[in-house]
Amino acid sequence: MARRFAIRQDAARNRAAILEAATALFDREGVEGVSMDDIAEAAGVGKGTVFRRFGDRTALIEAVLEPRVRELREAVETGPPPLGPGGTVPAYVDALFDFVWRNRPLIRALEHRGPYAYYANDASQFWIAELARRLEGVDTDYLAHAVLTALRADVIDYLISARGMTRDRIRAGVQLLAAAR
Amino acid sequence: MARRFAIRQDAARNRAAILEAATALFDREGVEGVSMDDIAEAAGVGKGTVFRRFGDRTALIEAVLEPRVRELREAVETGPPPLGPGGTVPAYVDALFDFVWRNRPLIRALEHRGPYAYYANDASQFWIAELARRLEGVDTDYLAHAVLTALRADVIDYLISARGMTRDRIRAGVQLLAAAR
DNA sequence: GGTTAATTCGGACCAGCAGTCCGCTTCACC
DNA sequence: GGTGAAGCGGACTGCTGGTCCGAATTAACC
Repeated sequence: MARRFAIRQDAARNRAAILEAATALFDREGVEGVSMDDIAEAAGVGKGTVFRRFGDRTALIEAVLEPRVRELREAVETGPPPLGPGGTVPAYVDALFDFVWRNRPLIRALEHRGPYAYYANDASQFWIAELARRLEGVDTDYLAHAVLTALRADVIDYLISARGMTRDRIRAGVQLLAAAR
Repeated sequence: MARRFAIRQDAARNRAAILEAATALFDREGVEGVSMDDIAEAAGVGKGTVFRRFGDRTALIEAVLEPRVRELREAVETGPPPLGPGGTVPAYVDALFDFVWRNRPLIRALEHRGPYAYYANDASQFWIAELARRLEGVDTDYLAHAVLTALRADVIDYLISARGMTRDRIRAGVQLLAAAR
């Protein structure tokens, strides 16, 4: 009977290979254009392994996004103001906007999965809670949700590509919402 | 060579049967729980007929929703104030909220299809344009989109069922957004 | 009523994909 | 090395939206 505390080397190697392949493929072909088979093949691994390592497609997408989430989250939790603790609302909202902007494809894919995929997400929970904490007004909890909703990647994409709005215009609009009271 | 201007009787009959079956099934089983085969069977019709009559699933869902859309749209376009022309913003926003509230399942299903299904929709275009017309402030066009986004059925469902907010609280929150400037 | 061509019907069929299953292989601890 | 837990891979399943085409129906015209 062997108790194991370390992850097996092959498992770790495969996990990294899958993550790397998925990141590259998502970036190159767009998230929706890449199937789990594609990823398995690109990683030189069986499909079963992909599911064993990550559980399901949603979790894999989240795993690809995770490093970028963590970066922002650390800046917000322990960085210097105006983004860190005690920082201003506009700085925080802008940072969230830029985060969504940079990661639109992955976030959109996430939004598209499961009923409440966009909010249920750990990261989103954190963004919302922190936003509610910083906001002022009548119902900051509702307002925080509304602002995060306005920051949905599909919304931003739509305003840009179908309505011809500029990035800065949307940014300003979101700031306006965050200042509602 | 026979030129035909009238819709064939059987076609019209089948169309009605499909619409009726779909409405009932969506209502009873939830939209996502009903496949096109289910609908065809319930309507006593082949699947090919369903697709011939409606094109695709999205169009069928829209067709089921259409009568309810038209009702509100007529009230807004030609009814008496405060909902009709020249009416107030709060009345209009409340009416939209109630519309979404009553038709959450169908609207959610629509939101879930295609990239911009929620906005691309004829009805939504109208709601947004009309809202932008009635609003006041810096960027009424952006704000109108933001308010409609806050009225997404999945958002409202989430706030209710996962965050325990009440219907009235959300309603008040949306009104707050609409008053931002 | 009969003819005829356009229209419609229906359900077998197809394609694509997330996720499962299980016999076989590999790892790592003793 | 021996051993058994952990991992592997890829064939397989289940489900669904959408297509296809030979057969059946309809209605304009005679």
